[in-house]
Amino acid sequence: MSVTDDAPQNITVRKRSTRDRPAKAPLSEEAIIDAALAILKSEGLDAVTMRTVATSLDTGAASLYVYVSGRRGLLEGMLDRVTASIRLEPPSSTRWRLQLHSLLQRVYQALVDYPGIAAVTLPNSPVTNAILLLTENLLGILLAGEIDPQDAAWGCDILVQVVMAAAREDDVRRPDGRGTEMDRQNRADELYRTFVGLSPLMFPLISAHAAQMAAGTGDERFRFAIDVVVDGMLARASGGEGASSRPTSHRPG
Amino acid sequence: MSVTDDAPQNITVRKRSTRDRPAKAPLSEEAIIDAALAILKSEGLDAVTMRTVATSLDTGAASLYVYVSGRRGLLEGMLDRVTASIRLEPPSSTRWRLQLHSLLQRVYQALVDYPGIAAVTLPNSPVTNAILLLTENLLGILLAGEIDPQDAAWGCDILVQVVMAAAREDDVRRPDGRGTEMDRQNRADELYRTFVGLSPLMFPLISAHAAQMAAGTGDERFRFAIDVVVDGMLARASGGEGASSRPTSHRPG
DNA sequence: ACCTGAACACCGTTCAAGT
DNA sequence: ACCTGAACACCGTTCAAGT
Repeated sequence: MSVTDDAPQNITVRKRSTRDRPAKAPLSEEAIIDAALAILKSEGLDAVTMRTVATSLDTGAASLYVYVSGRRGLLEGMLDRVTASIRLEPPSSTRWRLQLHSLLQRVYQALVDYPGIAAVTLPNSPVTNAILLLTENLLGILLAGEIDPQDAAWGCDILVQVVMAAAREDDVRRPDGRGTEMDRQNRADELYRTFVGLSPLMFPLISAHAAQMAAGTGDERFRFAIDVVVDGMLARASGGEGASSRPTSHRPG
Repeated sequence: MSVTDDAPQNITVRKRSTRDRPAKAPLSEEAIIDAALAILKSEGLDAVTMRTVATSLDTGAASLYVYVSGRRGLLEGMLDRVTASIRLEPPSSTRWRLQLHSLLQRVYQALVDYPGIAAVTLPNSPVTNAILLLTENLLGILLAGEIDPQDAAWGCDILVQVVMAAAREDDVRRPDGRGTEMDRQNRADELYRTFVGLSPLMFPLISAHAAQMAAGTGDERFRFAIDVVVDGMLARASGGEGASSRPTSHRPG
């Protein structure tokens, strides 16, 4: 390598041999994940292949393996990046329920912004920094609500699963990330018709409660799920009659 | 290659024409799903390809397309079959909570018996008969518990999602469907060490509550999630102070 | 020493050419 | 008329051969 080649890129550094192209930014995990997220957003999860990502970076698929461990690792990095983009705010003990809803709403929004990303399941081992920060915030909000620490610890998982399920549900309905209000209404109507049309002999309850089964927007059902989980934990904290016994918290090992 | 090389290895069965073989049962969707489930159980989800399934049925991949709409459709059929195998029992208003736990436990067991099947997400349109029957049973149990009909209707979805999430969690931990108690203990220990080892500055709550975060077996957490959801719905039924308002049930259309 | 073109061992799906 | 071998258009991943 000559001194000239090592010089910073300001002024006109002509690289005659690999000429013309705008200086092709060096590869990095970050650049790869950026490119992959762009493809995910515009073309969907199936379009995110090692080849398409590489091509969009002006290189070959083989070159990606220096920076990511493979397609699996790339998807995990993408999910981590999306998770890291979620705004967190310090828990407030007076507004905690509102904060919980708005935090989970932001998580949901971040996921559906990249249709298909919610289908990525992390192997439990490498808990990423972004997910830990999200969990820390979630745990803080639940504790600010004076929910029992053991319930709060386990509740984080449940709430995350609720959000992931809602996002996945959204993904299968609008695989391209688009979707109108009319689509939603049509779908709800169709679902309702399916339920009322069922044989009352084989499905007495579903057909009798067809309206309730089909009721609500995705958002309403999402909010309901969160409230049910929170109310459930609060009910246990106040030791309601109906509630089953609390699990014993014990140190593993 | 000589003719001898082509002959099967037990004794000398020469494949004269198409006969000799045990009459090759005719293809059907049922037979294809059976074969696919067998491969799923023994080799995992990734091994379920149109080619491997076809080969195990002594035919070519192309022949399967007469009976199933493609790999997607095959997977849906497999999930439906697994769902259909779950034993249902009429709801009892005195034992409803026990029934709920045991029903969901059976759903969970059916799913983890076929590692990977829980990762299959149905496109919402074709609600299968087996899933409708399961939902009918679930709805009946919740109504037997005198849970508000609107809550019960939406609760079915939440509970199904909880089970699916638990089964998926189990799948990523033991991709082959096997797994010992020691594995579980090791994993819990590792998780605990990860949590206590975190910076108390960046993760004050997680590191302070490491024991609770890592506590419990998968089964304990599963039971907890169910109880929380049920307790939440009960709390709303009795109009607890902390509970947020119930959604209004309205007919779509 | 580093990068990558080309190869390998697969996929799901289609369809023309056989029976 | 039906079935299916072979082909098509892809995959993820590896590695020898180039620079």
